Amino acid sequence: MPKVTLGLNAVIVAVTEEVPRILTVRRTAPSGNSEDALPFGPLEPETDRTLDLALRRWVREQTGLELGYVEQLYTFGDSHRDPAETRGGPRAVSVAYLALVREVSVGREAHWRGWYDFLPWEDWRSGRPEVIDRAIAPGLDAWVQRAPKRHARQERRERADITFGLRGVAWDGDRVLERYELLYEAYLVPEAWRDRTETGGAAESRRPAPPEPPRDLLPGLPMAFDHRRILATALGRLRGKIKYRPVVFELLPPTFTLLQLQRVVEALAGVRLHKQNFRRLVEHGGLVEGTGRQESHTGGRPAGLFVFRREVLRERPAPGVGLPGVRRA
Amino acid sequence: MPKVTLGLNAVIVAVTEEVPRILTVRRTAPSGNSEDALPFGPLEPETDRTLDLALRRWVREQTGLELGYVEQLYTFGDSHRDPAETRGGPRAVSVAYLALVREVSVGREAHWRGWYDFLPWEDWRSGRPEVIDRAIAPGLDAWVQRAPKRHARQERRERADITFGLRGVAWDGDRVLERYELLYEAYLVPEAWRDRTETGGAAESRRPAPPEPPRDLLPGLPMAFDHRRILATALGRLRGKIKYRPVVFELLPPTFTLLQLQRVVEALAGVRLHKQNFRRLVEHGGLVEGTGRQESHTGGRPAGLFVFRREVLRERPAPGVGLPGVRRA
DNA sequence: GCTGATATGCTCAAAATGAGCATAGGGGGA
DNA sequence: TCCCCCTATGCTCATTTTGAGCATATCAGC
Repeated sequence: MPKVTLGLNAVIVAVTEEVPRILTVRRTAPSGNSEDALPFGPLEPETDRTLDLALRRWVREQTGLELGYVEQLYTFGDSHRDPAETRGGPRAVSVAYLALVREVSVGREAHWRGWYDFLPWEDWRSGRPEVIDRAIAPGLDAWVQRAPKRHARQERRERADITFGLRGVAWDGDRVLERYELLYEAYLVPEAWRDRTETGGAAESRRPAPPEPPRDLLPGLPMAFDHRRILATALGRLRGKIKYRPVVFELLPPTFTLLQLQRVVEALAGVRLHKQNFRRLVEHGGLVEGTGRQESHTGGRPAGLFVFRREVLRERPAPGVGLPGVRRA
Repeated sequence: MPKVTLGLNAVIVAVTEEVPRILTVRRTAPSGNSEDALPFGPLEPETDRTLDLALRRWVREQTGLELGYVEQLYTFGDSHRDPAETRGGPRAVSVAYLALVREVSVGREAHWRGWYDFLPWEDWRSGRPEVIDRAIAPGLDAWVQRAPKRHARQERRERADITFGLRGVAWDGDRVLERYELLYEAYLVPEAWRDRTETGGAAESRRPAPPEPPRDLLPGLPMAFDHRRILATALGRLRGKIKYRPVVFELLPPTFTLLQLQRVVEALAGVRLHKQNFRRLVEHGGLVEGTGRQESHTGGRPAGLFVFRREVLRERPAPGVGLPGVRRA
């Protein structure tokens, strides 16, 4: 049987002060520099009955966090994901999980970091992110031009426009992974060079890489291994899911105001929402229920306190907080 | 590092004569009986650069099929999934994939089987499946009653109603996996007893199992290992995905009539759709484009032939064939 | 030229959505 | 104390999107 090692990665998410954050650990790269990585742990085949349980176990052991909502994301097994492999090590395969937590209790070795520090082009809450026009659009233009044939250039143009909403195409918040992968292919993230030099295994290793631009023209902070790709997978999945399953509530205290709820949804979706319509959606949609109590430290008129209304699952097949832009036509 | 073997399973789907089918192989169970299983193959860590490529390689080798659309589904690693494990073998982890194909070219060892032969409660095209009232609802009633406490019974009742659309709750086509898992927990599929006796590892192994009912009171054909669970995962994913991504076209010839398209969507969704509205959806939604040509062997007035319109990806963020019942409120 | 099919166009009411206007009711500072 | 700023909350209105059907078109076969 194949020689393979299996590990688990966790994207542990919390939203505080309207900032979506993920738990990271520091790691020393082969280059000697220190870089951010996702928490990682093994499956103990003897004792862990399921992959989920393995994840919960080592997250507890490493950080003291007791995970609640957990969801499997994706299994990554590309041979160039780990530099150690080309040096004769076994094939590393990792199963990535998404976990949503409320509290921000800090572990010793772990740090909370802003999710959008790594994927800054994804946050449109204060308008179109400047990094798109400053670095990404020009970088993609260059990538389009690098294609040898006219037809290939046209295909690249099309793909760039669709994934990043350029030249009149609407921005699609859910295409997070597609965007990261395009940046990787276009050599607009440092990971693309790193994988190439360390392992010779980058996606288009047979073609010459373009010259490496200065770091400030590359959007976002890099991470170890393929962890930024995992981050993108997680964000895309979560953005899709809040629309048809009431998962946001996993990130909120048991009781909350409607604006708190809205801010968390906005933080994940990366866009601002119309306040009155959002309220109509969650109230008329039966997603929440007033408690009668009030929260008075809002900076304005006191807000009613609400709780998640479980019965909604009985009434509606796909209860979520549907965002604008999902409309057809 | 943990001792683990990694394999890949494929759910290879085609739709012919309005029947969604999957590719299966025969396998001899430990009991000596023959049972259906999903095609399986290893990852060759030395040569397969990615998991996708490994899948494509062994599917080609085993069946001659050249896969087009492929999507990773889920990674299964429960310790009781493989009887060999409790006999001291290594931990088996498998990554399941979904593949959509057009042709029905048969391999030597492989057979096409109706997807709904294994999950008959999922096909509502000719009304509510009789197996629900005959076997499932009574079986779930018994499961509800088996709970020791009143509160637990109420929770089970609620869960049964929501997942199977009982007692006035609407049927949600997407909850395929939840339904299979409930049947498994409630001992309404033979796999539940098999896993228990073979490995002692069934979900609720500490509790006594109910007496095993006759086979015709257990819905659908069983499969080897946890393959029916994989099938349920695949169907649920596919049903969700056709709503917001134009994946149906992977199952159709390049040119097709609108009724053909509708029948394929219905086959996957397991429900009938309103014809005129479906046409309005795909035409006005820009998903398809007329070719000017006609198909005259329809049994009635000749139908226009259409092709998938790629440009829709440029125009709309989430182009799919949205089904009824996804509406809020 | 019927009849039985399916194809295709069009209407209409109900529901959902996107945008705003207007009023309510806190807290803090002049 | 009164005013202002701020958020909460209620409600309107035009537009779009659904869900359901009616009506007509056009083929094959008798």
